[in-house]
Amino acid sequence: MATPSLDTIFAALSDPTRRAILQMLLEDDMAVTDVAEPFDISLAAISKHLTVLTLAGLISQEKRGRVKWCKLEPDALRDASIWMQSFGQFEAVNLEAFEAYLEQALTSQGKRPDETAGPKE
Amino acid sequence: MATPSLDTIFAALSDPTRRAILQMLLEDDMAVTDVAEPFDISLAAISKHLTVLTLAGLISQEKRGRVKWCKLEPDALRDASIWMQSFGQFEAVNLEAFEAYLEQALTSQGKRPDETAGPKE
DNA sequence: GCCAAACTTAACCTATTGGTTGAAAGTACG
DNA sequence: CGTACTTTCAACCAATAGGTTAAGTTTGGC
Repeated sequence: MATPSLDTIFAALSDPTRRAILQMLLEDDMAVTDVAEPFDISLAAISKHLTVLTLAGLISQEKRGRVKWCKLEPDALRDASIWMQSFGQFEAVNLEAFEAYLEQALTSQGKRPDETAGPKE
Repeated sequence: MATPSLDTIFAALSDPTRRAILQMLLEDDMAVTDVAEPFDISLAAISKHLTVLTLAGLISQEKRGRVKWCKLEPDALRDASIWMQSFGQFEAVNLEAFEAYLEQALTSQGKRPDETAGPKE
């Protein structure tokens, strides 16, 4: 498939249901029915959302037997993020935050190295 | 204003005209008419796009005299990026860049980084 | 072979989006 | 003061989005 446009990716991300689905798929691959379970909308609606996510390249779907498995595909997400990082100021802000984190991590390192060694998961 | 939702931010980013406007505002603050100049659509349409960007918190607008100046506001963008970073694989990629920056920033700053202090997981 | 399970498709509905044009509002200036 | 400039508002339009229900299509299993 041609790599999806930023238009498509951002549009896909703009819906809370779809973002929630992506979060769920972080944990594990899921069947369509299982994806739909926590939501209050019809299976057909979920099926549409999954199509949107697939067209955006954010997930892939593979049919095994009568079950269609959905899998997270983080590449598209990375494309979107790269676009964001093309913003100078934003990058600056980001790096500032980094520095702040860094400084704090370094200072407190003398005291409690283990607790401050990295970002929380 | 209440901090705009991810819905609003991503929806704002999903339009190519609006992303182009953001790119332009990276260079400098601009008046509405000047923002509109390179585009092939009506001024009213641009005005609407600017409203969308403002509601998303991606830009701010300040009126001085009869000119309304548009200014990039990268905070909302950062929110969106933070959401993205909650995605495991993607985070890994990003943290690599973090580490690289960190190392370079510290060395050029004259600080003494302890090489083991970087975020790593 | 038949029924149920797992999805998708089709037809439909309403609200929103992105665009238009034309008029209005506020402001600078000769 | 009047006029031109900058921007928004209002009314409108076509297309899309997100949802519905009902019917259709594969596939697995008794």
